[in-house]
Amino acid sequence: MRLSKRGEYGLRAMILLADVQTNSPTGMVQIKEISAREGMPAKFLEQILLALKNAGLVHSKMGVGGGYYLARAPEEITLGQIVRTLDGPLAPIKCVSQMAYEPCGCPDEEMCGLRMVMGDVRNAISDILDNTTLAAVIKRVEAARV
Amino acid sequence: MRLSKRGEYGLRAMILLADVQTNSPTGMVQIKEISAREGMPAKFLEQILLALKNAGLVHSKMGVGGGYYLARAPEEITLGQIVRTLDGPLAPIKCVSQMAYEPCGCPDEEMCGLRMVMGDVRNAISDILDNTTLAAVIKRVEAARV
DNA sequence: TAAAAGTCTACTAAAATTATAGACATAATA
DNA sequence: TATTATGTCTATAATTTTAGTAGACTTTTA
Repeated sequence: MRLSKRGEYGLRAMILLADVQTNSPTGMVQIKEISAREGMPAKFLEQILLALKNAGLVHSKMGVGGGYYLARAPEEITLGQIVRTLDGPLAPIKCVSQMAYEPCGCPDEEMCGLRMVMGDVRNAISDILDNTTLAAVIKRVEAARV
Repeated sequence: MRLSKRGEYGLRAMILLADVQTNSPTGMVQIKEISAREGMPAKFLEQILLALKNAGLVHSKMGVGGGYYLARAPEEITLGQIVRTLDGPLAPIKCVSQMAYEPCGCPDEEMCGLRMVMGDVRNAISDILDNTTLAAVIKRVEAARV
C-alpha cells in the first residue's frame, strides 16, 4: 500500500507551492528552489512537475524570472488529484477502481469477498484524499505550529 | 496504493481455506486445488503459503492426504495480518508506519502536512483490515448470496 | 545576444514483482 | 518396503516498475 517517491515528491512540491502562494502574491517557484528546499533530485522533480502541468494542476512560466505556480487556488486542488496523476488509481485492486476499472478474474464480482473489503478500503482512502485540499493541509500545519 | 498479486493470491487462498473450514471439519486443502479453483500459478502460490505458514497463519500436513489449513479459527485471523505478512506495512509512507517506522526526511515530522494526512490514510486502512476477520468476509459473502 | 528558466525525449541502473525449476523431505498406503 | 502424493526449500529467470540521469531544445527577460 505504498506511495511512490514520485507521488511523495509531487505532493511535497504541491504543498510547498500552496504554502508559497498563501504568502506571496505571484506564488512562483523554480524547480531548483523546490528541489533544494525539499531535498529532491532536480531532474526527477522536473518530470514530476511536467506531469502535474499536463494534468492541469500547475502552470509554468519560461525564461528569466519564471517558475511553477498552482493552476487553481489551494482550496480547489485535492491530494487525490495529485496522487492519481502521479501514481495512478487509489484502489488496491483494479476491480474496485472508480477511475480505472478492470475485471479481476473472480467468477462473480458481486459475490467476491475480497472485492467487497477492498472496495471499502478504496472508499476510505478516497474519502480522505479526495476531500483534503492543499489549503486544508496548509491550515493543519498552521494549527500544529501553536 | 496497490495490493500485489502476492497479497491478492494470499488473501484469496486464505478466504478459500476459511470457507472450506466453515463447512468441512478438517478444513484441509492442497495447493493444487487452491491454484486450480482460484486460477493462480501453483508454484507461486506455494511460496505464498509457505510465507503464511512461517508467519503462523496456516498449518500444513505433508504426504498423502495432506494440505493446508488455518492455524486459528477464521474469527481469529484478520486481513491485516495477511497483508502485512505478504506485502509489508500498510502505511503509504514509512514515517507513519506503526509496524515498520522509519524517518522520511522532513526536518520536523510533527509539522509535516504530508505526514499528517498519510497518517490518517494509514489509520483508515488499518481500521478496516485489522478489524476484518476471515469469518467476517465469509459472512458477508453469505449475506450477499440472498 | 546572453543568461535563466522550463520542455521534451531518450536512456539507464537498480529494485521489486511475478513467476519457474528442481532437488529434497515426509507421510500414507498398497 | 516401495510407491505415490503431498509439502519444503533454495535458486534463478523474466518482466515490469521505480528512480534517476542526460542532453538537446525553446522561451523569456534584461
